[in-house]
Amino acid sequence: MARLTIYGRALVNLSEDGVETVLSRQLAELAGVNAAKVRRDISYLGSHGTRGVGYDVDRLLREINVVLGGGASSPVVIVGVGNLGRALSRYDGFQSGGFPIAGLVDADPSVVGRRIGGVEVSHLDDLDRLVAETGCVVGIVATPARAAQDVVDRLVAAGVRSILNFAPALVEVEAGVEVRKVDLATELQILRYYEHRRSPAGRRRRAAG
Amino acid sequence: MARLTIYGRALVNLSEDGVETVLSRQLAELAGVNAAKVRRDISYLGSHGTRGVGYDVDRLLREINVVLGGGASSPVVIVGVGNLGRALSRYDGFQSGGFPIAGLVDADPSVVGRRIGGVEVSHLDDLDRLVAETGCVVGIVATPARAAQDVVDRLVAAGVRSILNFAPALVEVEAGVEVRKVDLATELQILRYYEHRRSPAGRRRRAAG
DNA sequence: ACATCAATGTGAATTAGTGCACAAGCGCCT
DNA sequence: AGGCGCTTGTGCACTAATTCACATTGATGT
Repeated sequence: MARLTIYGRALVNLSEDGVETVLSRQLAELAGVNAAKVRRDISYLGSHGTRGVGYDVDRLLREINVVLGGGASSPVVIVGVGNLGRALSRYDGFQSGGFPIAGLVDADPSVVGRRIGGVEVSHLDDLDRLVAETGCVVGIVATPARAAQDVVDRLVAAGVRSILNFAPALVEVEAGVEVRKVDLATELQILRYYEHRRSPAGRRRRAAG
Repeated sequence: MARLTIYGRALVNLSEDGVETVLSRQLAELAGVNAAKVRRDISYLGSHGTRGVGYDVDRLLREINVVLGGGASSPVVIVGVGNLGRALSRYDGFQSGGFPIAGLVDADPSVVGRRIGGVEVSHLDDLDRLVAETGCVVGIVATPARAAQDVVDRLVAAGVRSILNFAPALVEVEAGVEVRKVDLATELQILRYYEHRRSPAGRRRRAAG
């Protein structure tokens, strides 16, 4: 569940603030969800709070981290060093989140060899070797839509089983490979949809048509 | 619905390929969903396909664009010119998606005045003026978590009603303001969760514990 | 003109998700 | 020790989402 990561973040903050115990109600407030949902989510962990008292912040955080595969560092390889790829490779949230950028890859020979954010760009054909050498477990696809499926196939062939896809394209993978999609264009369009829905212009157009 | 944007993209591709008619089954395949769902989604548009034939690609595309507020250009302002903000401001997907970057804003005086991707960075205190002058309708929050709520409040005060939040923080807004969250850290952690679930190491640890 | 075919649009069934409400359990106070 | 107050864990009802399955309807060919 995506909500577990939200709880985790809230718990980290609480822990840093020296809070030792948290109620489902408080955690719900922090996560922006219903308290019953928090309790049910946590109950799936097999964890146990203390009735009448709440949850031990550090213990709960530890249990969530175990489920989420917490401590481990998971090196990532970014495929596609175009506009978005470069942007992502300069973003240090990967590093600080425990996802160090182990490699950059592109199909364009003119960018291969260049260094971005301290990492040299390899050629797409060297993906297998790069993944094997660096032990990458996560692939990030930041290519144009038309290249996405090919890149994903190559990543899977190289042994990567977790993929974050920024390309605005649907990709197919064999069972056992997990793909998550981050689609900025879609997010923006949805915002525009609400904008449009609110604006009188939209209604006027309908009335006039 | 987020799916409408997916259909829209698929339809654009079909239209460019010269396809004139599409079946719900084909569109479902392209969008990775169930055919009945496609038909129900489309039926909400009030649109009508032709029984026995399918949907007219261009007509359907036009109807979806109308609902999504298609043609319009929606200038955006990016708040926070740190690592992620710079990354986003260099990404040309905004421009090409009809979301030109009308302004960059930061609270740090040392970056104010600098130009990034051809746009000058303004100070956070000038947000009101900037929004008013450029007619921004979308705000993009790329600040650290702790600053997010304040920035969102300022955006709302300046009249922005659509916000895309990249900060790993939950923000509260009054009714009528739409906030969407893009959370890279969460996406990566979810990938790690599946990774962890697959890996024998996780099971071994549990068995040993 | 009419029968036939094919795919839509949608009622109904199913499934997943959410939230209420309360019994069960734990700590604290007397 | 025993009762009280508070919060968890969860049965149950309710809502939303998905999917099935088929009657409906437009196009097409004879």
